[in-house]
Amino acid sequence: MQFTPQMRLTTQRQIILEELRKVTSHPTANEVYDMVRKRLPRIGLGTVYRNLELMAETGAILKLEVGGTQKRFDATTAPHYHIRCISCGKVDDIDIPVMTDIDKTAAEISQYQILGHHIEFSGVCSTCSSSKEETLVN
Amino acid sequence: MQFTPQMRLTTQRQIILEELRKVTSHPTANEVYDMVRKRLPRIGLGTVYRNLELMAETGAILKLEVGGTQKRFDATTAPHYHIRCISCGKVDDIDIPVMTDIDKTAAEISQYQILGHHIEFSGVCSTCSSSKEETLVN
DNA sequence: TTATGTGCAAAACATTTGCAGGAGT
DNA sequence: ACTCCTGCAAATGTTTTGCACATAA
Repeated sequence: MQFTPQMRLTTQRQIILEELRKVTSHPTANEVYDMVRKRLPRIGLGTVYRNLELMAETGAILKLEVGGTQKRFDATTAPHYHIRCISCGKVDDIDIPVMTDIDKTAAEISQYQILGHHIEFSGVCSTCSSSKEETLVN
Repeated sequence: MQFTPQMRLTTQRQIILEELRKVTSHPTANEVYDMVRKRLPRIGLGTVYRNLELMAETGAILKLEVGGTQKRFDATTAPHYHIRCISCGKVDDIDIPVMTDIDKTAAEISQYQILGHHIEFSGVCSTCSSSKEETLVN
């Protein structure tokens, strides 16, 4: 990420970004906190929130406002869509081509100045659907 | 909405649904609470949450898990997409044809059992963009 | 050196829940 | 009557914030 003149390259910031880049699981702030804490045991949860927010603002990472109670974070900033398991809450990427054209369509029919769009599929992941079968059998 | 045998037709339930049907603004639970309270001043916020949740489960209304900190509710249950103003948080319907086919595509390429999808556009509403112009002028 | 960042703890918000009394069927 | 539901208040979970100290530049 590029650090603006007044934005300092701190250890906390580097490690948060490094840890987020290691995973593809779209962790919540708390999950990032747990990951980072293994390397920086004294880091505060507030610092994690502040930095994730800051990086999302500068565009270094993505803040995912998907369903569920917690926001999630993604180091992959190229546009892509997501799928969320309604049973366990897990969020995965889904490899469907991004529709660049629908933003133009939206701009034509709406009063809004369009900035973009996001698609969230919902479903049941394979882990959850197999554990459901077990429950039915038992 | 249809009430199941064990689900009672209470005054609170009726009025919450009536009030939600009066608006197209996708109110938050708190906004519904304020609307309903004008007719039922002693209703509790917990009752509003419980009933909105229940109606969303039975499919009588939609619970919108859009961006922002609060969930929103919609009495229009036919599939449709939304647009959210990143400045004021307002959520409007956007009249773009629902893509029924992409659920099939998603089912083919993913391990998930697909239940559906939702598209959320983000942008700046006309009110917010005109107030921004004023700020620039002043 | 000095503005920016951090750790800690408290506060703020949104939502859920336990329980005693109330109401629909 | 017998459940289910409600109001109230307390609890919970997530995110934000104030402040004194630390640290990058």
